[in-house]
Amino acid sequence: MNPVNVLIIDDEEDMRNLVQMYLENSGFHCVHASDGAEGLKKMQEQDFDLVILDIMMPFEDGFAVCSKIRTLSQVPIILLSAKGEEWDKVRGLQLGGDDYIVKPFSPGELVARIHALLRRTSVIKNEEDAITLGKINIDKKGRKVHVEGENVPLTLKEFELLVFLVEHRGQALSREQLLEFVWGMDYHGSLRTVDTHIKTLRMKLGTGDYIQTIWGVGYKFEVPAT
Amino acid sequence: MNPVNVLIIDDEEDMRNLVQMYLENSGFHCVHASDGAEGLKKMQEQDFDLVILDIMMPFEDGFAVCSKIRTLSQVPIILLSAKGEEWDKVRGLQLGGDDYIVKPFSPGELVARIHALLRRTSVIKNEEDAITLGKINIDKKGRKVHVEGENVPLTLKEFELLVFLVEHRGQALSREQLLEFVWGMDYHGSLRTVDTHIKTLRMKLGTGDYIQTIWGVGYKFEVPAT
DNA sequence: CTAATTTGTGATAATTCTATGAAATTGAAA
DNA sequence: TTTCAATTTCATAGAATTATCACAAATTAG
Repeated sequence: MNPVNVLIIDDEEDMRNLVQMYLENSGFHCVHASDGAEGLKKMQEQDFDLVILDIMMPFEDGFAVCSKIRTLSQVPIILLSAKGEEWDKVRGLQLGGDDYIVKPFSPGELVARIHALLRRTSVIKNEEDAITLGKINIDKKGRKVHVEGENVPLTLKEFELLVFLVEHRGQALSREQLLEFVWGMDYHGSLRTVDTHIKTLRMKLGTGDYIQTIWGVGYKFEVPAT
Repeated sequence: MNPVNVLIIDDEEDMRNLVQMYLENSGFHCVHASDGAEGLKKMQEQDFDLVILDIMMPFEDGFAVCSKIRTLSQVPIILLSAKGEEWDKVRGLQLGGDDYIVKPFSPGELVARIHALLRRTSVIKNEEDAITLGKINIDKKGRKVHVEGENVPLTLKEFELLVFLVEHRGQALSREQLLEFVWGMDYHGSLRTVDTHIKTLRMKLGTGDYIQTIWGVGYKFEVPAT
């Protein structure tokens, strides 16, 4: 899963940081620009999946920047403005803005709009919240796992390990890989730790042989042939 | 899950059949109309979850039909057009269309847009005034909560926290998320604050175990299985 | 078959996280 | 300003989770 790159163009540093904080919490990667010229320069250096553009800026306003961006790229643009007038909205959309948010906005609204826009422009890969594999059902948002309809409580690490295995099902994963991705790259504990958690996972998932040992390599999740 | 009913209004029979084929493959149920008048008639006979409306039609164009539908209902509308001009897009959206697809479109795009739109509008529909979950009844407009018919006075933060949890029921929410969305994006207080309010909420909601602790993650609202 | 290597297991120590009550602070109403 | 409820912070006990170790079991190679 590659990150979604967002370019934030706003003259106010506080607003840039605020937006960045929200987006990064939602898994986006952000780059700043304090005016249109800088923004356009960054766009030539790097590809972005989304631009968030303030309308009210000194020197060159957002409408002008929006038009210029459109001559370069079809990247989705979200316009920010303190003005709520319909006139501005229409003008922004006519100039190629894809959506329009009026300040002050809630973090939820911003993120929801971004997701909707990316979905519309089909940048984002539709990540599933729930998945069923054999007798196992995993609800990622709800952090619940059911086996044959029965709720099976998993601890934090067990759940994360299972999700990682499932998201890479069919692949043999080394203990080092599992430690790196599930525990974190800064973790340098014993490889035995993985074994222990695999053990309890196997136990909790019941008979089904979902997690296979690849001798000398590591582990692999696979739905056994019926 | 009851089927999603879609009304397709298009003068070209081929296009109606094509769209129908796409949608029925994705589990939607379709009804046809060949012009605006017929479409409006069908809407009076039956409730639809979505309308797909062609803009280019003889007699009465899609914009006119869109406006008329809006006088009847807030049903989500997707506009279809062969014209890609921005002007149309803006006009359609102003007239109450919820999304806009330019022909020719791929089946995948159509279905993805429909799903996105239904998701978006169900969020809006979600802003109901009152909701009952288990023994709990929440009156958002009146800012009142009843448990087993008994009025339970909640303070401001308690109420907002409960509403947010309820609107995201089934999802594990981190303390950071709760602080951001309930307390506001500029709030940077202690995470323990959340714990405290969860505690009083649990106490006031009585036995029922609605708010679960997701160890290492945060909290989750869920109506316990009976 | 035997030795070498890798993996599984259970117990326990160490760590991390949460619940809780009380104190401190804030804020709104009187 | 005073008062009082609401909100936030803080400290800590206790609960839950996790890491590690030692050894048993299993697998592979020679």
